[in-house]
Amino acid sequence: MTTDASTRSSRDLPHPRHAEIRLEAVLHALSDPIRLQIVRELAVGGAELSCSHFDLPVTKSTTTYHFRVLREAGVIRQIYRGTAKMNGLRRDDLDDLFPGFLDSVLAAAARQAVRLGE
Amino acid sequence: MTTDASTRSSRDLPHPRHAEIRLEAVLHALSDPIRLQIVRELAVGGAELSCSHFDLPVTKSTTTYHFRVLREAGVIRQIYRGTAKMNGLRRDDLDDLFPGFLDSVLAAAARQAVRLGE
DNA sequence: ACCGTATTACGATGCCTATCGTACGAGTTG
DNA sequence: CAACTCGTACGATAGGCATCGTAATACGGT
Repeated sequence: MTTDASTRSSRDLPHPRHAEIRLEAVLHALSDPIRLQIVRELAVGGAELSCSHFDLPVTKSTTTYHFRVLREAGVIRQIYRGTAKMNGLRRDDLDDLFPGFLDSVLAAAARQAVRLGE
Repeated sequence: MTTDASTRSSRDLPHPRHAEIRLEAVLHALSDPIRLQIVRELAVGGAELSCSHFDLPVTKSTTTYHFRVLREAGVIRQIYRGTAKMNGLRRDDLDDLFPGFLDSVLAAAARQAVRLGE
């Protein structure tokens, strides 16, 4: 039989559930400079931002890849809203699983940015 | 009976200086399950432990490799003491550079270990 | 001086990752 | 519908990483 295309639209994105988020995967996701920068920007104001809002030194393909790594690690949540795809931090899940972790990473990144000359 | 501490032999191990420690490198170092476990054991009691004290599911060669990654990221300090090489967390440096970060990682790892059934 | 223990260094290997280009799909707007 | 925008999927690739085995090094005790 043909595959049922109606059950799984190409537009819904698989996220790990709360209990499936692994610390090692989160650490790995944050260890890339570009991804860390994305997370830092998402943390400002806690707003949801579209992918195109970010000005990253890589192509669109690579940007998509980095957002996917963050999503599959459980760091961000991605949903389609019309033509744009909005990205938001999964702060609630992360704070529940790893209390204080995200804030300390963000603080450490901010500190280091200052230390290394913005 | 040559326990001369001032001898600068080929056994000197290069450590990054305080100001050279980078958050991304620390995150990457901690993102490997084996290395995270090493750090967790080192954190217990803050003791210095020899490499051979650890019972890891890899060979000696690979163990050496992981310890080197941790040292070069600035997470641990390694010094020779006779025939053994002792390993200790660089807690002072890490706490100064990234306040609260190490503790939150350790707490998150402990929490996850419990959550996943030790 | 030799032997045993602890650890490293080197070379090889296969997997993982970050990167790109191009072609395509889903919406919005003319 | 057609064009345009935003983002995805797929394939390719170069470099990095975790892993191993073996040979070598350093130290302490016999």
